Amino acid sequence: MEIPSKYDPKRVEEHWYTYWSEHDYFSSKPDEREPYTIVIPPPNVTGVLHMGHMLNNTLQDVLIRRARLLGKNACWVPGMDHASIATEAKVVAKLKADGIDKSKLSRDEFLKHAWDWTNEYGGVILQQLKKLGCSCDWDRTKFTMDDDMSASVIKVFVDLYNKGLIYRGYRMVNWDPEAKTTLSDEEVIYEERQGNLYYLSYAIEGSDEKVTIATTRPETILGDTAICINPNDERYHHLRGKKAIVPICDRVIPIIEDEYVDVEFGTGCLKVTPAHDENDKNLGDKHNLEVVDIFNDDATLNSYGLHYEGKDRFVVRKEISKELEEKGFLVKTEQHTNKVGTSERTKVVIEPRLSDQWFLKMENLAKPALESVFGTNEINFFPKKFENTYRHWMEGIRDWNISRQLWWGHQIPAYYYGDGKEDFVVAESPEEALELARAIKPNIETADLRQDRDVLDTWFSSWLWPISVFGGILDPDNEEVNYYYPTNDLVTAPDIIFFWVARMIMAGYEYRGERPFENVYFTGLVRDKQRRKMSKQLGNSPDALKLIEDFGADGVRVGLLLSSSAGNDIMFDEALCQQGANFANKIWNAFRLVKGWEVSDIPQPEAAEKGIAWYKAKFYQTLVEIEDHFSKYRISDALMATYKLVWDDFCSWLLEIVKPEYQKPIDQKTYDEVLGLFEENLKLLHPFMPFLTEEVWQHIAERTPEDALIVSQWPEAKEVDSTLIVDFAFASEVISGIRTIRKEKNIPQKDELELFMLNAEGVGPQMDTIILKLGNLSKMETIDASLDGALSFRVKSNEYFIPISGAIDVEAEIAKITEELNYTKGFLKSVQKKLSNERFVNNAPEKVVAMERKKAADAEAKIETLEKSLASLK
RNA sequence: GGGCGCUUAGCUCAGUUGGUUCAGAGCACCUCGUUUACACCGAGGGGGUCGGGGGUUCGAAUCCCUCAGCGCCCA
Repeated sequence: MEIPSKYDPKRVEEHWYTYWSEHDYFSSKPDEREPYTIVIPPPNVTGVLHMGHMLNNTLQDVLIRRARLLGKNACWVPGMDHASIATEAKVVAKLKADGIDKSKLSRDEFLKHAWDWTNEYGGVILQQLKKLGCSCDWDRTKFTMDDDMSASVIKVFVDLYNKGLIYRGYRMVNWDPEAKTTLSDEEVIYEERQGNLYYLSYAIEGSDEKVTIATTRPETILGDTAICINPNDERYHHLRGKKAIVPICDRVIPIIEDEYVDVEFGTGCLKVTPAHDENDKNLGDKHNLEVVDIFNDDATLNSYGLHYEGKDRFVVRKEISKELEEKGFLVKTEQHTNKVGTSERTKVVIEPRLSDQWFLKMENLAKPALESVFGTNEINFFPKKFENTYRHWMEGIRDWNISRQLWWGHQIPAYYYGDGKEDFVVAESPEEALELARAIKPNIETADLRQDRDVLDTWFSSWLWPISVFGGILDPDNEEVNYYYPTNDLVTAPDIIFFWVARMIMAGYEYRGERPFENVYFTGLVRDKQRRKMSKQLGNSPDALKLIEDFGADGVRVGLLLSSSAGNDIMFDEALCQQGANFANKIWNAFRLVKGWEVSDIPQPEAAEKGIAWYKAKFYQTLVEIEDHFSKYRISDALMATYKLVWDDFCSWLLEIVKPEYQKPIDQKTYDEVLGLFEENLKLLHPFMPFLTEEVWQHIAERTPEDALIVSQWPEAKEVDSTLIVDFAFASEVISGIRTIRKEKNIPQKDELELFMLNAEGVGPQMDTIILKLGNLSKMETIDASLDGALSFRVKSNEYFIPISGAIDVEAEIAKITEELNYTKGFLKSVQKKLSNERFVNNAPEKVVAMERKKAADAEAKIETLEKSLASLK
């Protein structure tokens, strides 16, 4: 069979993915083996595969495939998140495009549309992950809105409520006027915006006096209920106890005093709008101020906005500043930069707003979660620096606003039996709610109960993810959760450390009394070459599927991993994928070479035997390095070590050593051993490049399904004969020396050379056959004195001579040797200086001093060699 | 404003307890090569006073101080 010289990923990837799926290699059931579990960070149901997903899921697949090869019961649970805001926004937009207005629909009608949408468009991303090679247990695919997942969420809500941890509060929340819902603090992104600082003049009641305040939001003056001055600010003492008149609406408001006011900012005089600013709200509470909310829920002005009613806040800002100017209230405006909160989802400016919301008390939940990372070290973060971020947030944790004014999500299981704010019961079902309500109001009927309209924050379901995917909330003692929980590794991005990671840890301790995972690996953000974050707006994010198309899934996986040390952002460059694809091709061709050999019953050449012995040592030495990298989650280093092992050591050295002469056969023993080593290489490569390796593996031999690479065994560490490695390293320097001379003198590789050696190092002949072969030498001899009329090079204090026909350029040789001599002398001098320093000799550890002495001796020996050579040339 | 972190070759980054593995890797670059696996290749090569300054030490990329620049998180 003719094997093509180019590896073609398209031809093999789908084939092997189907093969793996059909043979159930991805599926996991509890058994006697040690479990290794990862739960996927569930992508949004609306999601489409982007670079971040590719990186994140490649890492998880590497870990899970390695665990599988290590003989563990590897279980990777996939799933999706219902993503209330994002999905609802998409559905609303889709309906709008179809000419349907959400506000005209009933809740049930809307939800039907949302489910239709989910069923039709949702979950594309899971199909895309298959293209990347992700070996998830697809039978376990979960969705946060599945019946059992929803039941888990409701059960937890009721439980936390009954524990007194959930309460209703009238609080200042972050209001997204576009999505018409609240956001948690974590969903608000602060951005610097250029704006104006408006200086407005307020009249003082019953006098001609005026007071000037500065504000960035002139439209909110209609909600002003006080002016505040600092009691220590003598400039305003004359205003004490007086009242001011708000321009335009002519409301009379008190002038209060509080040290909160920053004397330096603006005029040192603050307008207080308790309904629209958190700090003002605090002031208002302290001074019992009236609260005047001037906005509708879409941030247009309500009736308090007077003639601005119905207009948007930003329109009003422009218009009212004009009106204020015309009426003489505007003293001046200044340019001013301030931080404005925006919605993570809709990008609109957040409006601080007072409203009734549900909150979860966090203080006690946070304690064990903090302890697990800083006290007991039950949970480790990689890289460690994120532990600080985590601690900061956990120590200053605020109660979690868990209600959202949306329809798509888990509806809050609170049922109102009366009109009062507190006239509700909390229960898992309407039936239970009725029972509870009847204990208060005996005659009430189901129809009288009204469920809270809000849904829960999306994260209120995903914080249970590692437990709920195994049914551990509804049935806490089931076999699955007992077996798979706690999970092993979590791979996620640092931007959801608070949203998700911290909360999962809290839920883990609250509901299992145990950590949800042992290690958290934080990936970096994928950026472009110019360090810009990849985003749709910039259009700088490559099409993930196109990349797979162009470079193959293996190539893309390698490309992404090569540049992704843990926690560092990745400067993505397609060239990396090209490198990955090149590597795949290299392996493919190495396989073609080996497979193309004709085997014959001939004795094994010594070079091959030595080469194989050396490669085995190198392999197992590298294996230790690779294990070490994995243990520290240095995945890109593990890959690089594997890359160099395969490309440099296996392909460039070993295969060249064992390669038979042109059109000559290879001996059986070498052939078998090389193929065996090839297979060991494939195992190390498999987690990174699953498709290519399985393809080659299956080409090497006929395999039964049980013998597929994906379920083979990871190599076990073995004792390494390190002298082989040292000897080979020396030999490879000799070979390099020969190659350099060939290059300098333009001697083709096919011309044989002779090599003579002054063996000052006393190097043994172990690797001589390898030197003979790779140097293409006709002979190699040890001599006692320098050889005249030959080119020379040195390795340590050994000197090598190659006689060549034709004249030697003596001057050039002298110059070369003199340069080496000068360098070595300088080196010796610096070492001697160190050694003659008494304080060094007395203070440094003996080992270090001994090393320096050895350096000096080596240098002296080399100088002697060089001087002799020089003398013989002159 | 508070906290954390970063600055090493053209680029992306390693460099664990200060001491022959300490100035490294990959890519890129340069030179040569139509050698019988692979030009998606091979062989060879150049390139950094480890951000600046100061200090501790026999010895500093590594520890301390300081300045500059950059990034992230929080308010």
